[in-house]
Formats: sequence, C-alpha cells, structure tokens
Amino acid sequence: MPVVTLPDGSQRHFDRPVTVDEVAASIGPGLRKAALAGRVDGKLVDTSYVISRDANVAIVTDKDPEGLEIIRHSTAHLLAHAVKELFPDAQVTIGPVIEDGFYYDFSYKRPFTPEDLAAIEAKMQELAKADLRVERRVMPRDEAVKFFKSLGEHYKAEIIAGIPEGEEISLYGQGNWVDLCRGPHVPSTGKLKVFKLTKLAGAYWRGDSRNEMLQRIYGTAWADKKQLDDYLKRLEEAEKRDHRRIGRELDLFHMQEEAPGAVFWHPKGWTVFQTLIGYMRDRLRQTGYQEVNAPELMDASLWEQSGHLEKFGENMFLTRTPDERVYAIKPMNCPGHVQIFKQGLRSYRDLPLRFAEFGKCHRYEPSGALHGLMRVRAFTQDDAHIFLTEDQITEETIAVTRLLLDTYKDFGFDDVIVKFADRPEKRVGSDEVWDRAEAALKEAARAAGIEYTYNPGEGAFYGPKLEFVLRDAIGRDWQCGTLQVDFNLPGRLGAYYIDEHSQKRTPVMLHRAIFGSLERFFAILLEHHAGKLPAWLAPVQAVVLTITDRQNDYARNVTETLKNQGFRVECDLRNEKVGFKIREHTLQRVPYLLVVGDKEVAANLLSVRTRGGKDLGAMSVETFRERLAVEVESRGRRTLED
RNA sequence: GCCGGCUUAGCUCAGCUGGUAGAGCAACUGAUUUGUAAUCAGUGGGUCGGGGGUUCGAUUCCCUCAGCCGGCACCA
Repeated sequence: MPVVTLPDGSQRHFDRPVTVDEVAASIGPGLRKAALAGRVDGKLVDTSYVISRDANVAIVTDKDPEGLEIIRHSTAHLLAHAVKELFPDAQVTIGPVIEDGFYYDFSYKRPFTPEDLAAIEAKMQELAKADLRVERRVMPRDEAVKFFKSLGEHYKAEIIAGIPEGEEISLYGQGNWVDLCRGPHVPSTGKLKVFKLTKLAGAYWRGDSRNEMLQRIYGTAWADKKQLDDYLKRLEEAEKRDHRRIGRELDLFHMQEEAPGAVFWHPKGWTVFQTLIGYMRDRLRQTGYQEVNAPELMDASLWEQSGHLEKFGENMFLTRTPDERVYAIKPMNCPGHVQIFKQGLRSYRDLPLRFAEFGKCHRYEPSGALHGLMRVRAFTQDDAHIFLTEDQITEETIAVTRLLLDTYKDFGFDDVIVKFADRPEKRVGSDEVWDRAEAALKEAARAAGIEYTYNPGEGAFYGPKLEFVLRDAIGRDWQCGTLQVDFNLPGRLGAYYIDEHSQKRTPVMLHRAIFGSLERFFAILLEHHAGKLPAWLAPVQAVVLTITDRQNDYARNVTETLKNQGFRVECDLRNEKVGFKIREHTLQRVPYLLVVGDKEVAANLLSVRTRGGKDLGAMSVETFRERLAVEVESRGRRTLED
C-alpha cells in the first residue's frame, strides 16, 4: 500500500504497487506524456519502475537537467540501434553523455563515411518515429557475458566481464536490439525528437593508445528545436571568435607549412605580443623578480641530469653539431635558471631568489596535437623559478597566487578556478619527498585562501602543482597559470646554498608561469574579446580619418601629436568615402575612429566614434589624449565610454 | 603518433560521371572630393599542396609525402 509523496509535499495513496508511469498518470495525462523517468527517493529510475513502498517521487521531464541527460543517453542508444540496423556486423562498445550531447564508439571493418552518417541519422529518425517501447530487464552477470558473446558483441562482453561477479546486469531493449546499460532510459523512442549527428572521429578502445582504434560518432540532442538552434548558434559564435581566423583577418600572424607549429608574427601581432611582455616586466619589477636569459641550446647531458631527456626525449629537438656534440634546444627554462643560481656561492640570506625569463622554448609536439597558437612547437613562456627554503614556501605561494589572480583581472578574467595536481605515475624522487612537497603546497594553498579541486595524477614529474584555469567570455575554460613545488630538480642539478650554520643545503624551487605560453595566452585573449582587444592592448588604438583631402595636413598633425605621446595611431587619407573607411577600420577592430572634416579643422576638434558604433561627439585632441591615457592606464577597466 | 576529412587566385568558395579552370571580395588603373559600416568603370592574377602512376589526355582516378581541420592519445 505505497504512499507517494510528491515534490510539492502532497501525498497520494495507492492500494497496490504502482509504476512511475501510473503515478504520473494519476497527476494528469499531460504529465504522463511528458514523463521521461522518475526520481524515487533520490534515485533516477525508468517510468516502468515499480514503487511498492512509501516513497518520495518526482516525475522527470525534459524540463529537468536530468531529463535532458536521459534524452541524450537514450539518443546514444538510438544511434547504436540505427548503426546495428544498417551495419549488422558492427560491434557496439560504449556511448556516454557528454557536454551538449553524446557519442557512441563502434568497431567496424571499414571506416564510416559522412554519407553513412547521413544514412544513420535518417535511420534514427525512422526508429524514433516508430515510437518503439524501451524495455528493461535484468540478467545475472555470467549469463549476460554469454548472451553478448552469442551476439558477437565481444567488447560488450568484455565490459560486463569486468563487473563484479554475482551482480545483476540490466539490459535495455528497443525493437529487436538490446544493449547493456545502467539506465534509466526514456520509455519509448518517440520521446527523442531533436537530435543531430555532428562528427566522426577515431578513439582508442578504453582510451589507451596501445589499443585498437574504434570509430566514434558524436551527436547532440535537446529537449526542443529552439535549444538545438541556440546550441548551433553558440558553435557559430565560437567559430567567429577562432583566433586563427581573427589572426588572419587582422593581419596579426601567420603559420606556414615549412614551419609547422611555429608562428610568423606580423607587425600588428608583434605589437600586442610586446605589450604583453612589457606589462609583465612591470609586474616583475613590482614583485621582486630579476629577469635573466639562458641559452636556447645546451648540451644534452644537462637534460639527462634533469631527467627531461628520459621522460620527454621523444618530444625534444636535438641537434648534432660538426664537433660531434649533441645539443638539445630547450623545452623549458628551469635547468638554465639552476645554472645561473649555481654561479657563485649562494647564502640563505639571498633567498628567496626569483629568476624570471621570457624564454623561447621548443617542444616536438605530436603532429596531431598542433592547433593554431593554442598548441605550438615554438613558444614563449613567462617563466620564473624561485629558489627558497622549505619554510618560505607558504609565504611565497601567497605572493605568487596574488600576482596571478591580479594579473588575470587586468585582462578581464575574473573567473578563475584552481586545481591541485598531485604525483603522476612517472616521476622522479622518493615517495617521502613527494609527501612533503604535496603537504607543503596544500598548506600554502590553504594559507593563501585558495579553494581548489583535485586533478589526481596530473602533477609534473618533479613535483605537485596548482593549475589556474580561466573562464572566458563564452564560458570556456583555459588552463594558463601554474605553480609547482619542486624538491627534486635543484638536487639533481647540484644546486645548493649555505645556511646559517655554514652547511650546504639544497634549495626548494617553485616553478611558476602566469600567461603560460604567451602564444596561447594571446589566442585566448583574441577569442575572449572576439578580436576587440581593449585599447591598451590593441595594435592600433585609433585611426584618424579624413572626409576630403582638404583635411590632410590637420589629420597628419593630429596623428603625429598622438604618436609622440606614445599612442599607436594611424591616419587614413585615402580618397574614399567616410562610410567606407569606417567600415574597414571597424572590421579591423580599431577601438577609436577619429573623423576630421572641415568643421573639425575649423574648431580644432576630433569627432570620436567607437568600434561599437557609438558616437562620442566632438572633442579636442587634448581631451581625447587624456581620456585614452586614462583608459590605457586602467588596463581597460575604464573606457572612454564610461 | 592514430582514425577520418580537406588542400583550386591574397581571402571565401564553385567546378556533374577525366577533355589543361570560374565567381564574389581584395589588388592594380582611371574617374569621383565624398560627413559616420561597401562610389563607379576598367585591368591583371592560378605549375588546381609536392612527387609518382594509370590514360591519347588528370584539378578530376590510384599510390605516396607534407600541411591543415575535427576527434583520440600526448601535454615537462
């Protein structure tokens, strides 16, 4: 005699066990139709689930986030069903829900083609329209293994064999197709209406590159058409922000075949790049760092000593010189900085010693990993190594995290997530040393007031790290900054200082980067701002444009004046209509357009228009200069419009 | 590195089943002296990613290499 308590607190009494479906029906036919699943005492179940005892019950529909997940999960099943209909000897594997959609991995004798994809999607539509009932049943594990083997589904059988013996396995069937699944699922395929297959890709079985490659089909599914359209619009928006496209359109940089993964910086791009470095140099000066510069090319033995060659040798550029020596092009800066530390005798009084470098590093990244400026083979790190004693770690960590977060604010990133990455499988140093390093970093993070989540096994091979992740304007996350505690490399590379008792001691080293790779940070900035860099970063801050050639002298004068004040200003004297010039420079994302016609010349003024199309009216050159100076000084936290 | 796709003018892209290539924008030349997102007219421009093969003939079919794109794996 179950008593069902609904989310609004109301209760329903039944004189016999009831299904979720029946509960929904008892509330109303509309809800019954909308029901995708149930939540019984907090647990998600199918609508066919039988409630035989008193319970809290909620009906899950496509208005609930769980409902959408169930739709996606069931759509993944629908995909597998369609593939099996069209390609009976394809084998199914796994098909989870992911952000905005789902995928399903198959094993098949030949690759799926884009045409196959269209056919599969059509078959899915057909199966959805047929409104097949989705039925759940259970089976003992060993029986399930046999069952899937008999179907020729060896991957499924392998998955089930990995489930503890004696557990019951749930299977879901629709039409003549059955799959292993935990569920829950929608009650019938007719509930799946808005979906789209998006891409084909390869993926390794169980995510291990030593295993065979399966074929992955990605798809997206939504509760209604509008949500799908919004999603597609979001993809379009991301594409418009693509830094590779903006880089070309704004003439910032290019890459070419002869130098895969390396950047040719054009004048405008390099201007921004240098502005980033200039900004960081100011920061370093304020926070007690000293800039250094170490060789790009050093004997490979140094990298053997550090452990890099062993762990990353495959990913390093090596070069044999005519004198038969093998040199490595530096993939990172730390060993170089340790060499600088080692020159002369260091005293504990010198610590913490902070060496910073805008070091150009080269890494032979796997060809498939290259991606615009985001993943390159030649990049510049805003790297620093801080040599200190163990008991200075906390204080220094507080200072570093403050610098990191403050810097990000200057670039418009207020939303920063921190992750704690602990010891990886492949590492140097004893467990005892790792225990100390991890404990020290945790304590330091606590003292700095940082909340973090765990990223297990993702630390550097020489020490644990804090990872700083930025959230951009369209909600994407980018890992940029890092702070690593290293109890290993200084010792391996023979660094020591003299302590207060005249004893040799090995220092601890903090590795930290704020931008990470400047190339990558540049790309993130472009995408974050959709190319509309704030005035302090924009390669061209303003363009003076004339109406007719009667204003040429005045325009040239204004341009020179502003340039002499340190602003990046150009003038456009071309024999074109203002509308044309405005369009061009707006497309070039120039923050301010300064229009001069006869009126402005007569009154000694500028008419100021923003790239957003806002008319700020006429003002004197001096007024404009002052306001732009304030904007640049405040790093764009204030603009002329404010 | 692995799987799939792509590579045609500076850019974006057409080019059916093999018969040596087109458009728009850009560029260049000329006219126009113009008031807040495209003035008009004319002209030039391509070893169809590289190499090899099949064929009387290859941008088109096959092989191979490279790069790029989307994933996977990797990311000090």
